[in-house]
Amino acid sequence: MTEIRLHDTMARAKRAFAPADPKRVTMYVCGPTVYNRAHIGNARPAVVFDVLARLLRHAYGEESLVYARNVTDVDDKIIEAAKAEGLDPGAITERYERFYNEDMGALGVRLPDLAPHATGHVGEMVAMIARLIEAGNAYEADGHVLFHVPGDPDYGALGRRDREAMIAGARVEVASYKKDPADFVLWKPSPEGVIGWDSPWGRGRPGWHIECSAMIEAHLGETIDIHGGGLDLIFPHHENEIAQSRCAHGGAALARYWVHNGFLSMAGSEKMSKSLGNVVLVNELLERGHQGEVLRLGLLSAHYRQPLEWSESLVAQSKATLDRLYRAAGDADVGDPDPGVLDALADDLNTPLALSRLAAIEDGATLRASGRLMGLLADEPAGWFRGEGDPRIDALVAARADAKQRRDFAEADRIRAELAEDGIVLEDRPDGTTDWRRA
RNA sequence: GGCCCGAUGGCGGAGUGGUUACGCAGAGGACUGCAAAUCCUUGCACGCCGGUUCGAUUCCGGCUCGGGCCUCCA
Repeated sequence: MTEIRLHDTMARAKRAFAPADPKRVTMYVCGPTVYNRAHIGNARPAVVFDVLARLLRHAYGEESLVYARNVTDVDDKIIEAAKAEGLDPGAITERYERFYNEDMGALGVRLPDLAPHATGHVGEMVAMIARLIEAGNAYEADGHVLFHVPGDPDYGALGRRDREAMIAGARVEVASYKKDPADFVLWKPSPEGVIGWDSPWGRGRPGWHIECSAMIEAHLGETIDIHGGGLDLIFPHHENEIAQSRCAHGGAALARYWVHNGFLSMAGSEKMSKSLGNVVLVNELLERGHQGEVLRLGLLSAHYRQPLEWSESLVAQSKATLDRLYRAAGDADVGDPDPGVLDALADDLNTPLALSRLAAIEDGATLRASGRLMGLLADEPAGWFRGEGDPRIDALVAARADAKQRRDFAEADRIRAELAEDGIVLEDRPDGTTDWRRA
C-alpha cells in the first residue's frame, strides 16, 4: 500500500509516517476522565484513533501496533462526583469506565491494547517527579511540587506560544507559591478524607499532566511514534507532557508525531457545553434507536481535523447512506480492501474521500473489507436491517403474502400500513417473497 | 486582548491554477397491483473586497462571519 501520511501538529504539516520500529509501532491517546457519561463529542477522538489503529494494524500487521489509551481515575471532578453521591471515588470511576467502554463499543471502537489507570501508576509518577526535582526542573513549595517552566528553553514548541503571550493571556489567578506564573502542578497535597498517596512531599495526589508522561514511559518507552488527542489538549496538557518527559529523559522527544482531532459542535447558535445543557450523550442517542454504526459514520463524514457540526440531519443522512451500503454489500464474505479506500485513509485519514470511494465499490466482498477498515459494515445485513426477529411480524408478513396471492390488495395494503406504524418497511422481491426491515 | 483554525450546491463533504468529486435529500423515467428497494436521467455551490496571473474556488493581502485555545475541557 502507499505510505501513510499524517498531519503532525508539531511540524504544522503532513509528514510521511515512519515508525522507529515497524515491528512495534507505539501510539498513545489521551483517554477519558471517568466521572460522567460520554457525549458524542467525546466519541470523536475514540472513533478517529480507532480508525488510525485499524489502518496501522493493516499496514504493519495486527500484532505490530501497541495502542494505549489511558483512564484518568484520580481527578478533582471525580472527587466532587464521589462526594455528591456519597461514594468512594473508586465506585465512581469503575462505573463510568464501564459505561465508557460500553458506549464506545457500541460505536465499533475496539478496546486499545493497553488501558493504563492513573491510580495504578502513582509510584512511577512519584519517581518521575523526583527525577525532575533532581534535574532542577521542578521544586517543592507549600506542599506542592511544581514544574519550573522558565528552566526549559524548549517549552512552548507544540502550542506555538511564548512566555509573554501565556502570561498576558492568563485568565486564572496565579497561586502565590509559584515561582513563575507559567509553572504547573506535578503533585498537590490531599487533605484528610481526600484520596491520596504518601510521597516524599507528603500525602497527596498527582497533577493531570504527569499521569500521561509516567504511563507512557511505563508502557511504551521514552519516545513513542504517535501521540493523539483532542485539539484542546495541545495546550497546556500536551505541552506540559512534552516538557516533563523531555526533561526526565535527558532531552529525548516524547513523540515523533502529534495528531489532534478537531472539535465537534452542536447544530444551532450555541456551542456544546454542559452548562448550557445541550450536550448529547452517546447512550441517549443509542437509546433513541440510532445504531452505533450510524453515529460512527456521522463522526467520520468530516475529515478528523475539520470542525464537525452534529445534527439530527447528519444522523439521518448517515443512516440512509449506511442502509444503501449494506444492501450493496449483501452477505458477501470479507475480501481484500479497495486500494482507493486504503489510499484515502493513508493520506492523513481522509475518511470523507474514503467514504466516497466506498460508495463506488460494486463487489460485496471488497466493500465489506473496505468498510471494515473504518469499522463500518461489521454487521450481517439481516442483523442490520431487522435486529431481533419477531414472530408477530413474520405472521403479518405471511398474512399479507396470502392476501396478495388472492389479489386482495385492500387487505394487503392494510397489513402493510399496520406494520408501517411500527416502523416496519416491506420490500417485495421479484420472486414473490417479501423482505422486511426496520426503518 | 494574544495565538490558531474554518467558510464549497437544500444538507453533509472531498479536491483542484484552466470541463468543480461523491453521498443524502429533491425532480422526471423504468420496474411494481400500488409501494419499497434497485436502475437510468436531472437541477443546484466554491463568504466579501482587492492583488498576482492569459486565467483564482484554488496563491497573497484585507474584511466579515463562525469555531477553538490562553494552566487540568475530546
